[in-house]
Amino acid sequence: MSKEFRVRIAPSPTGEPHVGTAYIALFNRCFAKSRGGKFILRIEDTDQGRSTAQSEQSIFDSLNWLGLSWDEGPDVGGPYGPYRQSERLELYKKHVQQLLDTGKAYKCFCTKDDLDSLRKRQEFEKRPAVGYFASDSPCRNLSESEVEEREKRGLPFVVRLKVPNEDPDGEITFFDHIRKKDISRKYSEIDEQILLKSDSFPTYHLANVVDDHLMDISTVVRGEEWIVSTPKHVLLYKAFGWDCPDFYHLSLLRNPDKNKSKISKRKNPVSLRWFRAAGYTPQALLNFLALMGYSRISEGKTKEELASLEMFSIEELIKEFDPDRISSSGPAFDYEKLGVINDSYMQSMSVEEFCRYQNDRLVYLMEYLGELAPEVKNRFRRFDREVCHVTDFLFRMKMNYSPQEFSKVKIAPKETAAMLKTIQKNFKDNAVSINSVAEFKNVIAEIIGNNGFDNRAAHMALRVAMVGSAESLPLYESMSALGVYRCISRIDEAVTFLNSLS
RNA sequence: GGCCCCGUCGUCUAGCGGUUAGGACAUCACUCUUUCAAGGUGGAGAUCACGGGUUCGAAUCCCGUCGGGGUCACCA
Repeated sequence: MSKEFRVRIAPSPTGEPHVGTAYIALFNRCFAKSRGGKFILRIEDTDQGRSTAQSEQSIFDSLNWLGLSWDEGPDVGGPYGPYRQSERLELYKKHVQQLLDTGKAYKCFCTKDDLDSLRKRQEFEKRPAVGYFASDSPCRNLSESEVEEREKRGLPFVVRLKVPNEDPDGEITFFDHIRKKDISRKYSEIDEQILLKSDSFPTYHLANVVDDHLMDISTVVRGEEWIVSTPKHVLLYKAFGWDCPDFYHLSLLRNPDKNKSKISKRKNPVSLRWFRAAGYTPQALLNFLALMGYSRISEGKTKEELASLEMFSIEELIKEFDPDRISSSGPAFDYEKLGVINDSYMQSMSVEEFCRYQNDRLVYLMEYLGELAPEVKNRFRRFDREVCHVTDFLFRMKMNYSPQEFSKVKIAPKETAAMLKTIQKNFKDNAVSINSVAEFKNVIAEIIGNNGFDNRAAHMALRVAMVGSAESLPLYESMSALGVYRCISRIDEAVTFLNSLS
């Protein structure tokens, strides 16, 4: 039988739809379409605690907004369904049993405490690596009767994959098509991965391998963060006696700061909903994302050709897509260049297209704003400006502070800066719990009380720091819409500005 | 820290043994425009992370060092 070219993306429905998901989806889709293959969407909702239906829906919505549609998936169906892992539990159980029967996996009865003390011991012995290795496993060689006895007592267990341990120097190798080289890892450095959790849900590793095989995935295009666990996956394919797909590990999008860490919401907006509400067009975002990992520039082009080579549609990309041209170094996400590309797409629109686009965008923006939407609407006349002007603070990456606005705090810039610093420290200490309008209100009141700040000055300082203006939407709501991490970095920006006023 | 990956202008990149190291964004200057953008022209900006090799010749191949990132969960 001839092998069909099939790729997939497998996001997990937790939290906001991530720009990284779109990045991976883009390359998967281009790859598939350029080969006349299929692009599949599979929902990896094996984390019972964190997966939500709402998050799943916003993955669908965001990807559809971008035009990154899929040929098979939970919503559109397909011949390899179901496409939601929570609906495939029986399949995983069956396959785990197969591994158990063939001695490739075993039941492990170690408790959380056992694992903790194992790690402590490894740290105490100054072992180079900590983890549940074959040599550390008390459960690996349990006799059949011992296992039976424990099960009878109702002890909870997980199922772990056996890593070959006969040859101390043995290693496993796979070929990475982005880096165009073999990547190897020693067996002795691979821990015995949990396949089935004690809630009898599969882990990512098991579900992913089983599904990729069952869904006939020929090519895996995913993020670089999976490179280290790929040997485990290869081991699993081998344990089942299956062929491995081809692996393409895309390098990760990075924060544009000097360290270039993996792009994260702690430092920058990453939600696709944010980009949409901010007024980036799908074509611009896609074009920009493609540029991050793919270059069409090559030798022998004329000057005219070179000038327009960075502006292209996904259709054009598909037409000439060459996976060998995907770059292997981690690109910094340049919000400024995104803006420039977006401008350029705006200019190429007709007036009619522009109106249609902005109308849709306004509707979406209000939905995105949620409880803030009525406030925005109410201020429309008072501000006598565009609605978007009032919400601009949410979408700008760099503030444009003015001394006049900060003068309305009515205390010296230095004092204002110190006050903001204090507030910021409290935000940092409690970041995870500050996630609602009410929380912002409580925390700010508490800080003001504890430090004896002037109530009015503190609020005005925060308002100007957050929005750049003494006139704004309600403060707590604005801060909540911004999210605590962006509030924190905005205070940094404000403090820098205030200190520059001598 | 162990292991893995990556390393060309500030940023995204071209380059695959011989180039004045090319382009794009940002930046600067000039220009066009009744203004502001856009457009046009030009400039500056990279000892190709560093140190050793191999070679007549290295950004390109090899080794080492350094730097950055990723990963070490009953999360994906």
